[in-house]
Amino acid sequence: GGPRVAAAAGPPLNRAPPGANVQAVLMAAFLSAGLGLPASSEPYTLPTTSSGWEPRLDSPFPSGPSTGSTGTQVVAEPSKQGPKNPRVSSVTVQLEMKALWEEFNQLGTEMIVTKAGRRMFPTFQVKILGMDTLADYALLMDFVPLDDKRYRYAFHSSAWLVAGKADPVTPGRVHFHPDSPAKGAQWMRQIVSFDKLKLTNNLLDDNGHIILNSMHRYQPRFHVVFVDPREDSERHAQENFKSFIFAETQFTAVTAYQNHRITQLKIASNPFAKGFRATDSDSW
Amino acid sequence: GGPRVAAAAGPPLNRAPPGANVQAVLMAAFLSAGLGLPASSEPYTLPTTSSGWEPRLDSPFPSGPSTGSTGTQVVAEPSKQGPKNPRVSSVTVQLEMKALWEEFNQLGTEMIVTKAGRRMFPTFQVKILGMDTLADYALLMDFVPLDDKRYRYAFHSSAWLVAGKADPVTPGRVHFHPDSPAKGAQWMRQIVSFDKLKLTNNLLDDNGHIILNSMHRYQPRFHVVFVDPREDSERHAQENFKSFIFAETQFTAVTAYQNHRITQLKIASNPFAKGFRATDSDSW
DNA sequence: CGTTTTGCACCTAGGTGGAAAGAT
DNA sequence: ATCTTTCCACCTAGGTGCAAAACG
Repeated sequence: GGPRVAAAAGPPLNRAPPGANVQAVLMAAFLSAGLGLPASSEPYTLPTTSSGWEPRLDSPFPSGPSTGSTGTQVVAEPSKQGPKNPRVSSVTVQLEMKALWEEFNQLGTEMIVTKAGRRMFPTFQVKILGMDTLADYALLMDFVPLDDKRYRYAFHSSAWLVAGKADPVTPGRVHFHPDSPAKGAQWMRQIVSFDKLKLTNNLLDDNGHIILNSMHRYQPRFHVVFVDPREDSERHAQENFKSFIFAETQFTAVTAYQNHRITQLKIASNPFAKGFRATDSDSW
Repeated sequence: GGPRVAAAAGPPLNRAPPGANVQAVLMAAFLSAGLGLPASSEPYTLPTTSSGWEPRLDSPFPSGPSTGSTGTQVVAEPSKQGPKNPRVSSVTVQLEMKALWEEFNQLGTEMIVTKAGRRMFPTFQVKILGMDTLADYALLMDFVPLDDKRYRYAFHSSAWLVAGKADPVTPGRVHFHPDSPAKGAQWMRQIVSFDKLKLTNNLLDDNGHIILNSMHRYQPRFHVVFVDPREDSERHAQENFKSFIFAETQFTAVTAYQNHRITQLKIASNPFAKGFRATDSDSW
């Protein structure tokens, strides 16, 4: 493969970006922040204290609760986040293609993982507001297990069933947006797209992709990090980032699609799958 | 078209990069540096004081001298550059694909310009040495007229002829490498490629491309700028950049290829033109 | 007449799900 | 039986020179 960079303080990053050394510092900060990265974490559960939440009756999964709360932007585990630098506390994020995400989530989103790495569809894209236009920020994503279960799909009943306890946790990785670090003004100028992010099931992946277990459920997380210019920035690491979780982006990692309705929705909505669209009327 | 950014102090840049505001400052510095940008300049002539220079006898152009000195890296107009910050004075640059550039230059390189913008081939690529690994640099290119003449190509004699005085100078633009600004370590890690740079003949271009007059000769220039973190960095603008000129990269801008041997060499060496290669033996 | 524009066939480069083969 | 891998036809996206038409 091509040239890559490995951060001194953590696992290999997704690529060699302009501010590689900045990322090493941020990586170290994240690893020590106890935010719940896969490497050191228990499964993530959406906070039950957020207002407006209701259990979904039509959840395709046995344990209904964690599928709920679509459409509400949630700050990850607020109780654990502590005081924040105003440079990040004022930041707001809107999920793009929200309607499409919800359509997938209603069916039970599946994301393909391959040895070489596969992009997500829909692509995780956000609009950002409230940054300090002149300050530097890094944007990144990671993925936390939604539970410690392994699933299988029952084709006859078109439903997901618990198949046992989760496989060993995969190496914890994060994906920095390739433009990181950049000024707040730049991030807010247009939609930020994570279309370079790829998912793999290869535990030995050497391309900096996100490693996931197939047949397991995950919650994508989005992190905004203020790049603190101060000398002792590591000490303020906890104050300098803010995390966002969109429940409607959760998915099951698969090596091949299980639910045919998911396949059809991918074909209908992903331009790269246009070759599989029927020439005339189709059913679903 | 898509979203773009315009620097406050100058013409539109090639794109909206992470450090757009940094670029505005650099742009202002360049415009005031009197380096010989098209907007305010007389034609560029290679310094005749450089050692090892000899006039080329086989120059395809009427005025032989400026075509010479292939293969020698030249610092632009050393007498005008003044004292330099050690962060840039120690920087060295090697032209990639030098043999290919020389092959083209021997025939008289032509570069297509179109309304929508056309990439250069060969692509301008360099290997960089001697940067401060921890300092921030911006890399950019611009193009200066090699003379104030307009040319035409005589097909019967396969030679370029002077067709008159140059057309009015085109709007002066520079192309920042999209990764700018980045650390020295990052720039030196691998070959730096300007494959996003596009040439146009559209005086009203709104895409930040480099605007050139067709049937005129140009010399590409490469600039390394140290991004000075000091408050009064504008005052040190002159000390903080270093320029490089490779004589073998000079070319004539055209809307259609004139010299058939140039066409054949492009087809033979550019992967995107593979469709025009003969299936068996070819002549030249 | 010399030069420029436009549409196009033909490439590179890489993102899709399908189908068959392989693995456990 | 279930899950994974591999190869592939078919797309998107965009970089080529060519040829005919248009321009001035």
